[in-house]
Amino acid sequence: MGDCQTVLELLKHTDHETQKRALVAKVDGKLVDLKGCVPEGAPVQFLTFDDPEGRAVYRHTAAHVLAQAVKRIYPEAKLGIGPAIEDGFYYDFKVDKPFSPEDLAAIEEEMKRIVKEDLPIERMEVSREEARRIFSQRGEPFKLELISELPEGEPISCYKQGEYVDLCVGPHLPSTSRLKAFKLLSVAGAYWRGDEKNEMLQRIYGTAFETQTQLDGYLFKLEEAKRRDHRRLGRELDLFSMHEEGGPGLVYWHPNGGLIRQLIEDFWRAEHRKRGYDIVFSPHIAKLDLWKTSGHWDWYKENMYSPMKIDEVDYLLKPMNCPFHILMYKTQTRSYRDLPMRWAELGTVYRYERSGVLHGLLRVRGFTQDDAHLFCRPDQLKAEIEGVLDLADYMLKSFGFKEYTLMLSVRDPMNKKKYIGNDQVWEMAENALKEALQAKGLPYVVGEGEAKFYGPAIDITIKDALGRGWQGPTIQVDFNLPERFDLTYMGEDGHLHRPVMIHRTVLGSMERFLGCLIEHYAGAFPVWLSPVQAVVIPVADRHYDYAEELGERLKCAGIRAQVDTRNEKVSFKIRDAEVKKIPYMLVVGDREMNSGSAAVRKRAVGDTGSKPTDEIIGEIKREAALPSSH
RNA sequence: GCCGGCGUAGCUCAGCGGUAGAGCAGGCGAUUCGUAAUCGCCUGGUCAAGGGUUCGAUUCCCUUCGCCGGCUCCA
Repeated sequence: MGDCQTVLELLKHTDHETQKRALVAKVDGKLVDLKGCVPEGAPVQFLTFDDPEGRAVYRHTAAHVLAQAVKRIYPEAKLGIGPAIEDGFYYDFKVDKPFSPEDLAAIEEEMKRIVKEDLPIERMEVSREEARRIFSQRGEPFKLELISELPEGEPISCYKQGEYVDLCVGPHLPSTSRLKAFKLLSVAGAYWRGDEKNEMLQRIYGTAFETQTQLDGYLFKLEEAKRRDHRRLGRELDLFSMHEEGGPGLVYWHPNGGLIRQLIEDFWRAEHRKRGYDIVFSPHIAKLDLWKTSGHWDWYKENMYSPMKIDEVDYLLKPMNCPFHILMYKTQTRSYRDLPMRWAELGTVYRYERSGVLHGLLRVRGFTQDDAHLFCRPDQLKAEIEGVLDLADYMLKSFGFKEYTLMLSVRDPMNKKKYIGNDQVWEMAENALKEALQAKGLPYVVGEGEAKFYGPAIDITIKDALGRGWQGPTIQVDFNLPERFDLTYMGEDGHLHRPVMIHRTVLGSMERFLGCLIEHYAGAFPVWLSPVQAVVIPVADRHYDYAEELGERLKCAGIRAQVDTRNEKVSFKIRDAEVKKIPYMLVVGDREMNSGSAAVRKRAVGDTGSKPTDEIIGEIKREAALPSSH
């Protein structure tokens, strides 16, 4: 170190704004503390809270301050890890008694004290032995475990603020006083290193922002998100329910939700027929032996319900549809000319999900997959995958999901025992998916250990109101089940060949998709999906006949309309329709009755004035068209 | 499944050792009204279930079930 130039010195030559807001620097592409060194002539970039990396450093320091506060109040607490995450940070602790929400308030107070103390944050680079000495002296077993796994030969960095020292690569803010606005949000149990075989630590979640205004804005956003929660909207809009008496994770679709689901399914079916799919139906149960052949009994048992005896034979409720489609495939000798065959089914499956993971419609035990199995020749595989990617993209965009993330889910290289089939077949399948992604130029991440037991997949994640990701569409390439069921087709060469299977969904499941859709639209569905598209609101009862007549005309034109003849004021009915998120409110009084018109009020927009009824019907019909015709 | 929190009327919630209360919703009546809540009356609860402590439990303790936030796991 010694004679090097520090980032802080360089910072002095910048403008006031940068000096005030810089949190960390990027030197030669590497993040460096403001107190760190800059080699002669190296390019330096100052990062603020506006940069994702700057934000992460800020919140990482907040996590350290949290840990320091916890150690002050609970000296016997053992430190786990404490990174910055999207929208905040957390820190894991081993404590004798879990933290209560009241404890959080006290910890937050202590954090404020630490900020006020303006403790300088210092980086120390130490040898492995020195690091061991520091953390065994401080009684931090988890830190020692981490040290023992750090690569040999490289210096180990620690950060120190006041009496607190943490093992950390950094970088960090120069002083605790740089933290301005933060809040602890929740406590939760979390397994050490994310492994349920390890002991459970207590995790404190928090968030931090550059200003109190930003923090308040974020907290407000969280509140807003709660208002879009599909569980709440599902009840308010009378879409669905779930029942303690009926069992957890099982959904009951009410008329409104049922209608939306049916509209989506109709749209889905029509689009599949257009794209060369055939629609099939299969049963809900099958003999245990079938599930042994498919491999489910051995590889998927934890997710399946116990057998039921029928005439002394064991049957299982289906967790997947694939074996059924395979049986149908085998009813004829297939020719290479028949392929590809694309068989789609809205197939209802039942899976055992551990009780703690259930979540409204987004994680349930009985659900309907918009499933399909494509049987094709190996030379058709790539084109078929691309076709499915196109369809998935089209479906998601049709419902307004513009952003989603793609993951190439492959085997866990450390644990190949979890999957059926040999390496060669898996490589072929993975490559086919990878090539299709590359041909489409789609960005993706690789998820090791995310593959299904019978094959790798491209998994598409859509988000709920709180930004939590849920796996929706999935495209899986499978060489294994065709092998296990000895599927064949007669080739051009007169010999039997093995087809390849693609398992896929393009929405995911009706339950999960609708759950996300409700939150996506905050319950205000586009006109084509609104259970009630227009409500006619007569001003007084002398307008009832005219209102009923208008209602009939709307219905004849194929518009889902209601007439609100309740003995209430206009403003009451308007409010009611707005709360129910009905897109069109047609107010009719003397003026409208005498001119054959209605006053059009649009949801969330307000009164748009009177128009002749023919014009109104045309407008609503145009807006109610399916997404495919836009 | 694990950690923590919660469970009172259909919904949102108050109450808390002496056997329950509000608003909304629902029913009845009045009001005939012009763009987000007209007024009045009424109905509605084995306080999640089971067990324990107590003279007495919705309230305290235990168990079970369910829900919520995470972890782990997946459409």
